[in-house]
Amino acid sequence: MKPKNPDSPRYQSQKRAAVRAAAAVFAEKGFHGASTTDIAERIGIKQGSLYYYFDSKEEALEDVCLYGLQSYVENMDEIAGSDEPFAAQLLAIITNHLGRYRENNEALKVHNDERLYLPPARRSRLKALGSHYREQLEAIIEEARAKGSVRDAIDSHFMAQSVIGMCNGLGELIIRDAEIDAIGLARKTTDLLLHGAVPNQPQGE
Amino acid sequence: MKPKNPDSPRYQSQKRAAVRAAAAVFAEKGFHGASTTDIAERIGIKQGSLYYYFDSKEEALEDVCLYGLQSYVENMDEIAGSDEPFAAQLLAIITNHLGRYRENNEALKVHNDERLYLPPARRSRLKALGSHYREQLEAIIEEARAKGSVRDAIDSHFMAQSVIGMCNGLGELIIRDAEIDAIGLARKTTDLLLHGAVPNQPQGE
DNA sequence: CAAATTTTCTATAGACCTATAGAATACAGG
DNA sequence: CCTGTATTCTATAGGTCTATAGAAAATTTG
Repeated sequence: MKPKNPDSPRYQSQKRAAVRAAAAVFAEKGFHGASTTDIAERIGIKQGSLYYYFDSKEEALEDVCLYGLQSYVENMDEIAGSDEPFAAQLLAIITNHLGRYRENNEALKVHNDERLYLPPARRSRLKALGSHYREQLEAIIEEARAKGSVRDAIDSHFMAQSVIGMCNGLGELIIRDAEIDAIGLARKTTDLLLHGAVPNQPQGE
Repeated sequence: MKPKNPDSPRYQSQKRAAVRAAAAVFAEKGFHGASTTDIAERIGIKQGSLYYYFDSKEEALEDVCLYGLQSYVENMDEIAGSDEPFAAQLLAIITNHLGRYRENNEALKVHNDERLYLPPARRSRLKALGSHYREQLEAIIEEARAKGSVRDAIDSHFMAQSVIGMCNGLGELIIRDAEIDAIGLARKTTDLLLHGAVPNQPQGE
């Protein structure tokens, strides 16, 4: 039986547990490699009971992806709204991105790796959130360029993609190795992006 | 029946076709989402006949990953052996990486996204190739640092990871949008990594 | 062209998986 | 404590998938 009014505190808490379990299992085995039995067992219920919380396996994937993306995008909004200088904003963005991998790692990884298996209808909200994120980042870079904090030669669309790709690549690292200092990594990444690898010859544009 | 002596030209050519078909299907649907029927149909044979070329679906995945990685690593060796200055080497590496996405895109994507579904025994050769690649890149950066072409503050291990992650992120872009100029993108990426986003104030380390 | 060999086909066993229905249990409010 | 509701369980239908075996077709070789 499906719940009619899913507002009880018990429902809420089990649903959260189910989403997190799905995140862990999808992250480990991939969407198609994971079974609903795997997810159910992880929260101590039987496979069939899971359908009390999800209409389908696909809905579970959608929930996991949204869960992985949401707080992450919210933080971006806050950073974009602030009046910090460009360097500080970029550091905050990268710290947020990498830090999110440390805490919320499974769900974010699932979003990155598995969201394309969702049918377009289920992907639209995710797409909107993701585009919003990228556009905010682009706008920040563009604004910095207008102010002269970023070189004119930099294409903000391309740089936004690079930053996101770089963070996701490093995120894999963070997930694999629990010892890594995500904050320190964020600092180094920002430094590299801002000042480049090469020592300061008067050569930049 | 399995082939005893798979050396006939026909076998070789069908095997290549099978590996490429598997690459395309795995890239589109993921390893677990793809079926052996999908792969077989793509080269115009029946599902069961595929087992003339692979012992198992997992072996097909291993072959695809190796195919995706090989030429790419070979090129790195050539670059690492050359005497070009650091900037030229980095450009060559990134051009190779992004260009490979343009040509060989499915197999390389499959390696990046699906290799973790292989059992450790099947992953070892891939691991060796991948580590070799990263170590070559690290060595190039380290050497440049010793010569003063790269700032002392740069950690070569971290920078190598960043470069690889950035390229893979941009690779997704290249696969999705056939219009993108991979060479131009490589140039921009190299420029960003070398000189950073910020105009040249005397501030770098 | 006949025999031997390689490649593909048909058919299927056996496993697993999603989603549903209805029964059973746990829990909450009166 | 009793009644109604919320949650979980059991059982299963119906589908798909991998891998194998042996027959059939295609190809090569003598």
